[in-house]
Amino acid sequence: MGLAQEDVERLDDIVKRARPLHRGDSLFREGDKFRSLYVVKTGSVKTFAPSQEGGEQVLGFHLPGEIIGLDAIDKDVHACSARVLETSAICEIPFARLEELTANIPSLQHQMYRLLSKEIGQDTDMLLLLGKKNAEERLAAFLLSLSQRLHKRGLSPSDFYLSMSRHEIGNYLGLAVETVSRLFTRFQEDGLMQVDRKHIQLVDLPALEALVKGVGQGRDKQQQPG
Amino acid sequence: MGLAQEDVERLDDIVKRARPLHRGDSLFREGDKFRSLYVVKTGSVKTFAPSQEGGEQVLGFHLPGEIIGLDAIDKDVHACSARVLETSAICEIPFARLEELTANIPSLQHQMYRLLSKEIGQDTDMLLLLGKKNAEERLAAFLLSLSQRLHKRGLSPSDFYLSMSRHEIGNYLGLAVETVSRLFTRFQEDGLMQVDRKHIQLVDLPALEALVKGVGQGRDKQQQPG
DNA sequence: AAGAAAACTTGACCCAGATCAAGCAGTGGA
DNA sequence: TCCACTGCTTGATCTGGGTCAAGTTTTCTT
Repeated sequence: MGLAQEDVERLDDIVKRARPLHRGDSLFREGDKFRSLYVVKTGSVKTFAPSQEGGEQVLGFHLPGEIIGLDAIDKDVHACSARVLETSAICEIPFARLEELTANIPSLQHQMYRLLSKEIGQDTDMLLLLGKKNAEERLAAFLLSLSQRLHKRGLSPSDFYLSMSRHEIGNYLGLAVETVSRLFTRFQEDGLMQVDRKHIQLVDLPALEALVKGVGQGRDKQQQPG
Repeated sequence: MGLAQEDVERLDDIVKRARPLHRGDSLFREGDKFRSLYVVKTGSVKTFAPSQEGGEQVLGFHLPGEIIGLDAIDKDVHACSARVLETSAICEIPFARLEELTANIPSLQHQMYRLLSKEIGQDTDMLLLLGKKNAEERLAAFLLSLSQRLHKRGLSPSDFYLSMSRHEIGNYLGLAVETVSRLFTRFQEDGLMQVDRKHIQLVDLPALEALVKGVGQGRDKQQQPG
């Protein structure tokens, strides 16, 4: 990503290599002091925050190549918890050391800014999803997001396992479990995908994309004043 | 914010001083090349992105002291537009020059990381809002957010003008205009606030806080597996 | 100052999706 | 192998808030 070989090595030096973690293991919990960022090498992780009265809000699912913990830099405390969804390899990057490094390597500093900025952009996409899309569009967007992120890592974009439960998907998308379940059934009936337990095959990617774009139209045609 | 006097001056040097902008003026539009961050000195700004078919999603309202444009660092292009809601003074900070500066001033680099991280945290809060809260809770949260942010700047936390329309509020919160209007009426009837056109007085802040916390309870009592 | 347009409010009705309920199917422990 | 538990599916019903409609007030234009 635009770093000199020597710089890559320096970065590599501070990364704590991954030991394997298992389903249910925590990377950190809400309230923990912030020390490190985490990068998923293999497997998957969910982040979540408590909502009112014992419930939780799933904030994200993190796949290989993705980074966790950026939101904690500000307060120096984790505001959410991170839990491993399946056997996973996770690298730990002590933030203090990373910060020293970026101060000395401008291109690495730039990458850090981009990384943080990208995270903001992704959250923005999610706001749009939750603010304007119906159940069908949300689930289609979710599936395509997984598809694209896996593909980016050289994995199949149309054939994969869901490491998270229907409940967690619903929670993440602001939908009831039942709605998620019904939509899986419907998407399958409509020939968009094949579902076998947690094994997913996206049969008609273009149709899913059309769904997300709101070919089954959304609300809000607001124009703004001069 | 933890910078030496000399460093503050250096930062000050690169900031382009604010000329006054008026309602409807654009800071930047979706698709514009990213050059600068913007800081609201006085007034207010909304950011918004197009959603499907001509509609828009309001992404945020930006009050004095707040920064705009952080999401564009990644792609080097603005993914949303920013429009001034009322006569406002806005400072422009050329990002390239800021980046040079942060490379030489570690404490400033740290502040930048914090700033970006904070933005992520705020988006997270918004996800929670849209994913888990009902109309009443959303509007209460919105009002309290304005209240707190104004208070932080030394303005009244309980008496202020809304520079955005009901429509924009609804759009931002994922609600119909009619719902926003009805809730303003109801909140007033319930003695939580006084509404006179765009002039708002929050009469019972504790009650509003109770509302947000979901004393009128929310869903989702999910527990996770081991 | 008059007319037009935009913003807001209020009421009536409707529906997507939540909730409630029941049964089924994997999964894991002993 | 059996039992218990958790996760998933499907059906029936309910409801918060969206949509439609109509009227009112405020704010721009000229």
